[in-house]
Amino acid sequence: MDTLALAQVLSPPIKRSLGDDVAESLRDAILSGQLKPGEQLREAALSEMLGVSRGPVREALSRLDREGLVVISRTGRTTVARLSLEDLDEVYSLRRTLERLAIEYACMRATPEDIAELQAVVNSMAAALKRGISEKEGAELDLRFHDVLYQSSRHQRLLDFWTTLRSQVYIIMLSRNVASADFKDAVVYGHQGIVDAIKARDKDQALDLIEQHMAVAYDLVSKSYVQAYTDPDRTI
Amino acid sequence: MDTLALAQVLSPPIKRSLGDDVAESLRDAILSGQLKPGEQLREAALSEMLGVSRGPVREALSRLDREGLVVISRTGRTTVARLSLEDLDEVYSLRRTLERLAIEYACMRATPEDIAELQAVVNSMAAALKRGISEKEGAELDLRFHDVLYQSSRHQRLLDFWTTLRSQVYIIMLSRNVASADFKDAVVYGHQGIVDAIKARDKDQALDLIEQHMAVAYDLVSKSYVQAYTDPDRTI
DNA sequence: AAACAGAAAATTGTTAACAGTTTACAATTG
DNA sequence: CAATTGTAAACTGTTAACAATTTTCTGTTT
Repeated sequence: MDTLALAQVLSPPIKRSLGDDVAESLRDAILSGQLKPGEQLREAALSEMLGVSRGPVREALSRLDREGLVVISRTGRTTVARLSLEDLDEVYSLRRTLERLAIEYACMRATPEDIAELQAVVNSMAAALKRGISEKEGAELDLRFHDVLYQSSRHQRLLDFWTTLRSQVYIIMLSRNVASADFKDAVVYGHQGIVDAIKARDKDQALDLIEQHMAVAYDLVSKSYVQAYTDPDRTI
Repeated sequence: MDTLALAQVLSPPIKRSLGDDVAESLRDAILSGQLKPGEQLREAALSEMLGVSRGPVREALSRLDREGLVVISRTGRTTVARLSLEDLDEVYSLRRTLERLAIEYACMRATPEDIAELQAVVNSMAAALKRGISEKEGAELDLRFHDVLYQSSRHQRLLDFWTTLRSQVYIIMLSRNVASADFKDAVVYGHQGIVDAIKARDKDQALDLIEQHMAVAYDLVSKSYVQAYTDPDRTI
């Protein structure tokens, strides 16, 4: 194997900074509820706890701020974000808008491999549903489908925007208290339709379906959104 | 004057960190062409030049990276961003999508004060055009209109997204070489129509108009986009 | 010459200390 | 006892030095 062919197979190992690690740790802690909405995050305490200096912690907090998982006040105090109903509306309206664009581009650009991967995600969710599945697993498989959709759009900036919105969508998914089996079935059904439309390169159809999909999701979420992220005493 | 009344008049001074200042300086330097596409930005050199330590410089570079004005490579090297035609497509497709959402929300939420401000921006651009106006002034007035539009939408996350896209739109506007008087007139005409539609709370009409406005802008830009930001030797 | 290896220089990543600001608390006053 | 002021503690902002990595240079080999 010559060096050119090697280069195509061996991509350079992705360099991770301590800031990346810290951001991941904190993100997990927030999404799993170990860090509760409203809780204050102190740089010194975090850096000690994680065994790094304040620099990387600062960088991580700044990133989480961008992702909407924490709020940095004007005086520099950082707290875990609390999502109000108004925030929920913002997140979902933006999401709807981004998904439409993703669909448009995916219809034009998705490769057969992309479509196969989309189908694989739908299949694994269908299989998971049959054997029974936790709230968390459901949310993650749902998000996974949309991740692949954005990937398929081959639109770097769109993917970046989705990445900044993604965690908040995840929080909202987890905090809805009525993700019924019916709803999960509807998700699989919805996803399958979208895959079919993309495969057929039928943009209008795909747009209709994603619009429906988003409407259903928002409807459910806004009705059932427990104020877990607004009530400071609630422990989820 | 009691303290309550005072509080309404005296807002706390916005705290600016050195990172804010550095980001602003660098942004200006990039947008004005003093820092050219592809040029490498070294933390030590910048910190010395600006009289601050590397910390704030780092923070600023990270912010500009988010805004798409610089690119931070996997090995940490930072260069001034170069916008390809593909990037131009990404920026404008995303912009079109965000503007549609802004219009939707502005139609619902714009206050009479918002509408008056939109009208004021249109008027000042019309006036400026009559007396003659530079490329730069034209772009800035154009952007100003859209800034106010996003403000009027009362949608914080949407405004944040626009903020991260804004600088790239500005670069693209400046690098088109045929911003004819005709086009500038078309901009004023387009903006006026949008203001009227928002005033009438006519969402469908406003959406049609913004769609046209974006199509015209993209069409012009993509045709005339000089490769200033892709050709390293070009000095704009 | 082109390719390579190793050393030196340049550059970013990280840390720890210092400076400035904000918050919490206790003492004081009306 | 509520409101206010002064003070100490806590915390973030910034800096400068050190560590690790990447790039550049130079000499060597084929």
